[in-house]
Amino acid sequence: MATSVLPLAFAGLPIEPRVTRGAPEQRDVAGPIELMGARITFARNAEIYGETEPADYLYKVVSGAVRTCKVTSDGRRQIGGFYLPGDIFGLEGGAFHSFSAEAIGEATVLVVRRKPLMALAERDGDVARQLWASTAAELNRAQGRLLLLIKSAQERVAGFLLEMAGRSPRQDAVDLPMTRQDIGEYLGLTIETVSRTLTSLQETALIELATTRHIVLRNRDALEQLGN
Amino acid sequence: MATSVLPLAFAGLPIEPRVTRGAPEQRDVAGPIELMGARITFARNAEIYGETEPADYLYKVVSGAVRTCKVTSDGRRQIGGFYLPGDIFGLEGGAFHSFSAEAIGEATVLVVRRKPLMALAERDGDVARQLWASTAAELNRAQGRLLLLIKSAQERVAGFLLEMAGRSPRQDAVDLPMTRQDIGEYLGLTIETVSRTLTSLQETALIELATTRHIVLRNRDALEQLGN
DNA sequence: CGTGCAGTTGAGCAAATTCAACGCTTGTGG
DNA sequence: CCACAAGCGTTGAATTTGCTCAACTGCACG
Repeated sequence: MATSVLPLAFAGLPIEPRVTRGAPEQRDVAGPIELMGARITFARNAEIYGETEPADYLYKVVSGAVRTCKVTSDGRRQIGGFYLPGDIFGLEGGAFHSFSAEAIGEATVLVVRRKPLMALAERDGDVARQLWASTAAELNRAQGRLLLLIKSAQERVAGFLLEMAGRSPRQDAVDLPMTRQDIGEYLGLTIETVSRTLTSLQETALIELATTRHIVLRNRDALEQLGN
Repeated sequence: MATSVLPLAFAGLPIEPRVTRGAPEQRDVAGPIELMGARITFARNAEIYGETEPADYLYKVVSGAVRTCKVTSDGRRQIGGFYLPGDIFGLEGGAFHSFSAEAIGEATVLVVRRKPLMALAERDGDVARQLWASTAAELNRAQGRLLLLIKSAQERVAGFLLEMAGRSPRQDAVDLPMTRQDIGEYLGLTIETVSRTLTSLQETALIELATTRHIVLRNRDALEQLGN
C-alpha cells in the first residue's frame, strides 16, 4: 500500500488533475498561509511524504483525513496522529520528516513551501508565533498520548472515542474515517483487540455501533471515567 | 513523595541556600538565556513545578537529573522525560504545565522567567529560533517514544539503555540517576518487569549490571537490534 | 532490588461474517 | 434504438469472533 506520489509533486508535476492555485475562498484560519499554497488531492492510501524525505513543505488538510506513521524494521506500524480538515501536519523540527504521511481516504491538502513561510515568519511575529504554537500543540498531543503506555485496552479505546468525538461536529457521535487497523496502530493494540473492545463497550451500553464507522456515545460519563 | 517546593521559589524565597545569580561560567549553550536566570538547588524528589501550575518559567538542568510526570486519577504515574545537565525543560505550549517536574536526586537548575525571554525572542530571531527548535526537539523525542506502544518489554528496556548511553559521556556504559521505579514509569512497565528484563539481558551477555545503577553495554549491536 | 508463583490481559491464528466497491443486467422514458 | 438509473450479484477487503498461549502484572518474601 501507500504508493509514493509526492516525488512527482515535488518535480512540479501534480499527479491529480484537481490542483488549484491560491484558493481565496479557503481562509478559515490564518490569512498568509492559505495564500502561499497549492491544493493537491491524494487517493486513498497514497503517500503524501515519506519517512526520511526532506521536510520542505507544510500541509493543511482541506478535506478527508490523513495519518502519519512510522514502520519498524520488522514491519510493525505506529501511527503518529490523525489529521482532520483544518489540521496542520508535516510540522517537525528537523530538515527531514521522522514520520511518513498517507491519505486515509481520498484527501485534499493544502501544500505550502516551508522556505518562504519561514522567511515570512522572520518578518511577521504573528506567523512565527502561530508556527511555534502549532508545534507546541503537537507536542502536547504527543505527550498526552504517552499516557497510553499505562492504560488498558478499554481505557485506550474509550479515550480514543472521546478524542475523536471532541474533534467532530457532534459531541455524542463519531464518524470514523479510519479502519480498525488504523485505530489499532494508533493505540498500540491489535485490530482484534480494538474490535473486541468496541463490542464489549457496546454490550455494556456505553456505545452503539450504528455502522462500523459510525459510533454513538450512549454514556459519555462512563466513557470519560474509563478514558481519562 | 515530591514535596512541593516551587511556590516558595515563586514568591522569591528560594528554599535552598545555594542560589547564584547570572552564572557567567555556565554558558555552554547559548548566551542570553544563561544571563537571565537564577540557580536553584532542589532536594531529592522535591517538586520543581506542579502539573497544573502556570508555566511562567523555563528551566535548564545544571547538575543532577530531573523527571517530568503525570499522575492518573487512580494513582498510576507516567514519566514524560528525563532531563540531564544541559537539557531544557518546562517548555510547553500552553500557559499551564501539563506535567509536573521533580528532582530525581539533588539537582540544581537554572530558572528563567518566561515573559522577558519571550520579549527577547520578539527582537532576537536567534533566540526565537532556539526556543522553537527546543520545542521541536522535544516533540521529536515524544513522538519517537510513541513507538514504545508497539514494543515488547525487552525492546523497551534495550532502547532505554541505548538512549541513556547516547546521552552519557561514555557510549558503552551508563550511570542511571533514576530508580527502577522511574524506569518502569518511563517505559510503561512495572518495576518487576524492568528488573527481570535487566537480569535477562545480563544472562544473555548483552549487558552487565556492574552495580544496580551502573550498567555496562557488553553487546551494543545486539542491543540495537532489539531496541530499534 | 531481585525473584518465585499465580493470575490477567492482550496477542496471534484461523474461521465466520459483514461490508463495500465494481461491473453487469434490466427496466423505463425519451 | 439510445441514455440513464436502479437493481443484482460477484468479489475482495474489513470486521468480528472463538480458542489458545506467551508476556506482563501483582503479590509475597528474601
